[in-house]
Amino acid sequence: MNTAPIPAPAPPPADEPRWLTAEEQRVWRSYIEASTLLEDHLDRQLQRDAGMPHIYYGLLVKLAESPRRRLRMTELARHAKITRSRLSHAVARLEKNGWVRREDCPSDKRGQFAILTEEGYEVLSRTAPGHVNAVRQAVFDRLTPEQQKSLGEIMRIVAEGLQPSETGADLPWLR
Amino acid sequence: MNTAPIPAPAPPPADEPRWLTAEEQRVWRSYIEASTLLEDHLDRQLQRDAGMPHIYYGLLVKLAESPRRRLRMTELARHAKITRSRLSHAVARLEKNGWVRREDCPSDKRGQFAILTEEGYEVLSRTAPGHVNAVRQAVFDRLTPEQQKSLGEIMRIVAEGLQPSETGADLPWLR
DNA sequence: CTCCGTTTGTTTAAGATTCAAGAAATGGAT
DNA sequence: ATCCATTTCTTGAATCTTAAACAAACGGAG
Repeated sequence: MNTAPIPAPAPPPADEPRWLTAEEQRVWRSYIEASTLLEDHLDRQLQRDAGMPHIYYGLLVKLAESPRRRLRMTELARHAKITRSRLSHAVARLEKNGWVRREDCPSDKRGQFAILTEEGYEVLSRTAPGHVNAVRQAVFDRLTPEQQKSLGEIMRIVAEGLQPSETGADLPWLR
Repeated sequence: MNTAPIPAPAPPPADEPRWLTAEEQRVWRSYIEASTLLEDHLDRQLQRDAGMPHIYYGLLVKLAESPRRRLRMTELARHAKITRSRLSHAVARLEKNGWVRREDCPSDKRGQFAILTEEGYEVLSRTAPGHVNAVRQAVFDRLTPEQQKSLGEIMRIVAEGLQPSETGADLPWLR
């Protein structure tokens, strides 16, 4: 491919940074503004109604969805897309609240399970409707079905590209 | 409207929370994952290459784009979608780095200008190409033109809905 | 002019996140 | 069996963010 004798339509980028076009800049600004506002909005909503930031709430949700309401620390971190360090601190806090407890992993002495407590489950049940409502109001109620679908595809692609988990391809073995 | 004798297709929601459908959940999860990973990725990139987190970088950009490279604190906060408190702390730090300085507003003794210094401008020039590159690589290079356009529209809508600046409509005056 | 609700910006303390470092266990390879 | 690179998870310090409280200046109503 690309062997046809078509003259390059633009000079080779050389060292010039490829700046964003005006339109790309607008898109990017919109993304930054929306994600900043949204994160902020949901953090505030959950801090007020559930006494925890959005990401902590997400951790409880992951646990609630898991078999036996438990997950190894590393797994939970992977699901939630955060570092283990951050998770350690977060779970320490959630433990202090009585919403999560830890348990040793029998098969691997290094391992720890984070387990959603009954209390944690109740906080979740009590606050989930309000949170869903906030998400709906901020996002889904404002978008057409096509836009929702599009958003899903786009974000899936972006997330995919940033996963540390290169699934086999282009592993830099031997360089 | 809605006076036609069509039987309601679904029972009135009563108090039942309107949960997200399975598809909506997938979209929402993708959004959360992508935005978490992206924010993290850019924070790391800029911390490494420019010695500041993404949002601080954004503040310098806003200043650079402004007439006389300055902005009142409140204006800057509004542009960047952050609280004045957060901005106060951020500018204090940027000032310590020599990238921003403050100046009193002559016409309003309460006011302060945040001003991009020459040094700040240089940091920006030096690090902008790498940052643009990171954004491109993570987002624009992976999306079709249609998806880029769609992303812009969607985020514009979401941001719009979260702006504190309700432009006139439905102000709850007298209640 | 004075009063008083609002706006502007900062400060403090508490909480959250990052980064680097490190302890403990694992699982091969020798 | 022993070595050792890797994985798992935690810790402490520095940094960043939030929430609430505050002082100072503003500006319109009376």
